[in-house]
Amino acid sequence: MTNASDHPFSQSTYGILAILSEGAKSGYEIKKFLSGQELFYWRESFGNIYPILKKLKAQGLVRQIDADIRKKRRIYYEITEDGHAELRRWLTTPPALTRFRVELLMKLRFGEISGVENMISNIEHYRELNIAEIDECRELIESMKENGEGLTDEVRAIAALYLLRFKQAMNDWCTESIEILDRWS
Amino acid sequence: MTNASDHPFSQSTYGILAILSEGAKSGYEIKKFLSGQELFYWRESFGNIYPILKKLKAQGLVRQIDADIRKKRRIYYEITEDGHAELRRWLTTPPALTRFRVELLMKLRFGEISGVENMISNIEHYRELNIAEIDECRELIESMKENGEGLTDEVRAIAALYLLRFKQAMNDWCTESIEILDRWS
DNA sequence: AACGACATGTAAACAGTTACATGATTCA
DNA sequence: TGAATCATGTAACTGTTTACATGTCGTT
Repeated sequence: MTNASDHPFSQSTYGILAILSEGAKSGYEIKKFLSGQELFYWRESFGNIYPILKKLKAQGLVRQIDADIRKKRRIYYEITEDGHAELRRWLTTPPALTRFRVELLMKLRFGEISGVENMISNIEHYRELNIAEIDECRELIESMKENGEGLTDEVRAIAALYLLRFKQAMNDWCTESIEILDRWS
Repeated sequence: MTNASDHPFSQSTYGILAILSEGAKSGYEIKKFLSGQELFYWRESFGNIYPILKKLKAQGLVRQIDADIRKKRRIYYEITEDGHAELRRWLTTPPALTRFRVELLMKLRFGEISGVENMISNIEHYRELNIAEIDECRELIESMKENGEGLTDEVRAIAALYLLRFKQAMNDWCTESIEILDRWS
């Protein structure tokens, strides 16, 4: 995936910078934060996080703070003024539409080779995975209602709603397309 | 993006193999086919296609046929029996859910820095791009109605429906979330 | 002391795009 | 003959994951 716009760093880099804008964190903590259910739309591996932190530091967008104020042998990074400015530039650039590859559609498109039954079962499998995630998503929304009333909480709810709307649409599509394909088997 | 399952080749490789299963094609023709509106869910660059064709040939999944039966100095490839078997293995493996990174959600989540107005304008920008694509999508569906009644035509329609449902859901979400955020500005 | 969880880091591999180089064909 | 387009190819780069190496800390 390329940049589309003229930002000098990768999306991952900006994501990590954004996380650090809420307070100093170590690489390990960033990873944990991104592994939680809240940021379901943004994952990173250690193998990506640590080099990015290094790069951010080298660029002066982030500064290493003397650790061990808190426990463990962690290396904490905090965002600098330059980092803030760069982050703001990113935040105020509206994202382009990302066009992603849809493996299922490809398998359907050339699926005649393996029969309509297989096409249907592929969709059914997809729907099952999807339904499981809709349930998770409802739980996520439920768990959020218990939280505060700040703007950040509201935005968390908006993200969960995004997932719900997407999953619901996919589920509807599965139902419709299975119905259509059933007439061919 | 990793494989999730135990297929020995990349998704791109299977995609190209699938295209060749409908008849011999050159690299250039594959690219053209993938650039058309029908396969909106699958793009490849030349720099990926040609090396993959080479690899497929080396693996015996594809065979180079003596060209110039048709015009131009094109190199045509056709799928072999082994290629067919490998393709069938791929087609009958239900795809996993792909979790993609959502730049817009990230920008919203950390958007307080740049203000609610900016958050709303990011969503609005996204919605505008989206609406334009919904129109394209309707045209796609319209243009398909003129075509035949075969299973492949039906699948084409199903793919277009996928895009439409997705775009509609995203549009609904945009409306909802702008409404919510308007109360904060 | 030894074990498991915590924490950082890196090398290698993978997937893919961009930009360029090269040559063939067509047509004015 | 020159320009445009057709067609193949590759080198360099970007971004990312996987698998591994290393060391630390807390606990038994």
